Amino acid sequence: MLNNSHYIDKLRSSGLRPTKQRIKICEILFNTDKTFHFTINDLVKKISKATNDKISLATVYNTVHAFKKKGYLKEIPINSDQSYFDTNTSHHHHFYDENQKDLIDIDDADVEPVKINTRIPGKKIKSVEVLVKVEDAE
Amino acid sequence: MLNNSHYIDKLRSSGLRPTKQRIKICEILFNTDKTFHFTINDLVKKISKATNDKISLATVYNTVHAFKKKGYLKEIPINSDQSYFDTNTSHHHHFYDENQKDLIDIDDADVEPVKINTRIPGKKIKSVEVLVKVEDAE
DNA sequence: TCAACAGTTTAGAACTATTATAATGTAGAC
DNA sequence: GTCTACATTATAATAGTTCTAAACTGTTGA
Ligand SMILES: [Mn+2]
Ligand SMILES: [Mn+2]
Ligand SMILES: [Zn+2]
Ligand SMILES: [Zn+2]
Repeated sequence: MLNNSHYIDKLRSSGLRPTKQRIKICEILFNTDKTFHFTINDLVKKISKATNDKISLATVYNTVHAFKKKGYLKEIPINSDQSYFDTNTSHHHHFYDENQKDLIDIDDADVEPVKINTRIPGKKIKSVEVLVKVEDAE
Repeated sequence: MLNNSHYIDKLRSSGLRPTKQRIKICEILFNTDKTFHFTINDLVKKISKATNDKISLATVYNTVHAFKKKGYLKEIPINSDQSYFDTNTSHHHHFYDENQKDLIDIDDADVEPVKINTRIPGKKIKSVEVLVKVEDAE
């Protein structure tokens, strides 16, 4: 309960009540200078390491979905058995290491603008995302 | 059983026994000039329209996985709650229509080469795939 | 030709990520 | 403090997928 007033304001101004569960999850997700990728399961583990008060699985799901809806998290389409989430909500791209099964950010500035010479009538582009699959060089 | 000898050869030369279930699934997946995207559920429906002999769900899964392993199908990471497969195994990209929840191919020739100005030491690039999310233009 | 065997199919059970339910708890407004 | 809408929770339900183990079948080679 130190500099949590920031999260409390953030939550309240989003129309989300600043409950102790949501504040704790904010601390875990956003109290770091580095962004990261996680599954719900990863997050559950981080929570149980960080606190003695249990947060129910349903609340973890609810909170992640609420944060995604508010734009504080992005969902990454990588794997169909489990959802991956990203605390980096800026427009960026990814390496996917197929050996380590690990996602690594590529800054948008490190990808030259992607030119697509075809359109779909009546549709507008919402985002352009590049996924670079990599593997161990032998 | 007309020009199925092609599939029989293909299967046999891949080390897969040409069973009637596999041949039927080949007909549905590859007996078309157009490639397409499908879920397991889509395929199960196509099968029950195409034949009176049931193919068990386990066989549909087994077959799709076998074909993917042999490179006859690609799996597309559109993080839905189910896996999408693609009969187009060439290197290409996708539009994803968020309103229709529909995948549309982008020919590799319609995407200018993607330049990525960063690398991961010790890793080599396996593929570069672009996903363009689109929505209804208002 | 046909027995033997490995590969394949199958129904159903098991598994796992996720969502729904509905009762209890709590934040914020008045 | 009271009220109410929002939130949390344990648990059940759901749905896609994988596993199991028994029955079946394509292929081999004696
Ligand atoms: Mn290209
Ligand atoms: Mn699932
Ligand atoms: Zn990222
Ligand atoms: Zn495709």
